[in-house]
Amino acid sequence: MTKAASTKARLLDTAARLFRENGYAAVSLRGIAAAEKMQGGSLYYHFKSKEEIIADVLNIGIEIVHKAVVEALAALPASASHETRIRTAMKAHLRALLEHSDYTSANVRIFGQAPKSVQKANLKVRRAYEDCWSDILQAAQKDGAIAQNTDLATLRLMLIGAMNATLEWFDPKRGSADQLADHFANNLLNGVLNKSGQNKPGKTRT
Amino acid sequence: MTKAASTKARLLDTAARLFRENGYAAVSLRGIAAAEKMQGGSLYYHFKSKEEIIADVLNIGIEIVHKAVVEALAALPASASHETRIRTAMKAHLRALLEHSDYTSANVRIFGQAPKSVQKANLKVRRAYEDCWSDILQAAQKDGAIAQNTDLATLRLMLIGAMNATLEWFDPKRGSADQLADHFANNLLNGVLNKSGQNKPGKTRT
DNA sequence: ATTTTTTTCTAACGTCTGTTAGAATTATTC
DNA sequence: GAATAATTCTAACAGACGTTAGAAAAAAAT
Repeated sequence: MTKAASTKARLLDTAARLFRENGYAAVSLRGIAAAEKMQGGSLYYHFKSKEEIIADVLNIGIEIVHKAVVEALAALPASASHETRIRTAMKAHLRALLEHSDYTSANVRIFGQAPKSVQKANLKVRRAYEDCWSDILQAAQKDGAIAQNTDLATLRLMLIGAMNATLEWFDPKRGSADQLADHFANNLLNGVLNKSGQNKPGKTRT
Repeated sequence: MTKAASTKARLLDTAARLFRENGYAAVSLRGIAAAEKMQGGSLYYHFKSKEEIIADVLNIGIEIVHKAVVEALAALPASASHETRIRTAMKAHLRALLEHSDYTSANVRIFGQAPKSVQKANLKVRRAYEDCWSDILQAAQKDGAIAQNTDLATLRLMLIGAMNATLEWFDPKRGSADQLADHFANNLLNGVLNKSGQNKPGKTRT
């Protein structure tokens, strides 16, 4: 690895971390540079613009989580049930988001704040990842594991939305990403209504 | 209503709308003022600072959705099931977020980007709304409508997180907030797994 | 219609941002 | 070790921001 490549990677890592920690507006070029003991103008040797840095962070963020999900699924036996596949994908997503990848976290945190042109440039990799999920859910519905009348686009958005929202409140001291994925999967896959335990208000079930 | 009160309300409405549409960083005092055919410095007659404007928008945003949920529940008959109460609350939340309140939308969109001191000032009303949901879910679990082993804090965060994430992609041309609430409620309350339809991958259910 | 009060405008300030071009320094090559 | 290339520093720019104080205009009161 050349010095330039090494420096560029360091700068991107730092940018991802700062964006994750502080959000979009609070991270300046001077801030990223300072965290690496450099001056703001130096970043222009490595990147064309601030937008290029942001675009890179956003793209890498999706690629990392996509790869994590694909690899987790590939490691499953061919006989794995659709439920297992969904659970596995959820675990992989939440691990990437909450435990392993500043880039993925940064993407979730700042995508909606990035300039429109940068958002647009991120759409291709986003769509690929969305398709990955759609494939998982469609296969399950095709085989009857998910009811035919369930709208899969809505389900996917609900699922990803709920998982990404965890970034705002997840606390590793209160449990791991895996445990959280289990809770979420149980709630969403099995439903939270206790069909046999349904009582009228005011009645305590013994 | 005095002129000052009227102008202040107009400015807040405009601020909420601009924050909702454009996010935090892209909305300046000069921008809010210009939308009302005024100059940026004039806003200091009505507000102490930009932070005060943001704080007001955030607080009103939560108060509106909280009120909507409470009123929708109050309009239910006392005999309404827990499922109905949860569904009703979800509908009210999504209506406020997606159809009625720029303030609520703005809160969801910019809360995470606001200065820490402003976020902190919003916590009281946020906690009150969270407690409202916790009450709904706790009552359901107490009566057995929700299984005892379901972690209600996680469920609440999952539910609110999923609903708030809809702000990024909801399109009224593809269905109403009520329809979306139905989809979400069905998915979460009943679960998406087809228990009797579970098959191995590769098998088509007839 | 005049006076008083309210409301808005305006010029300016200090600070911060992304960016540029060339100088200075560091690293690499011979 | 000298020459060359790579990398970073630096001063500066233009622009944007939130904010302030006092002037000007508008509205309200008499």
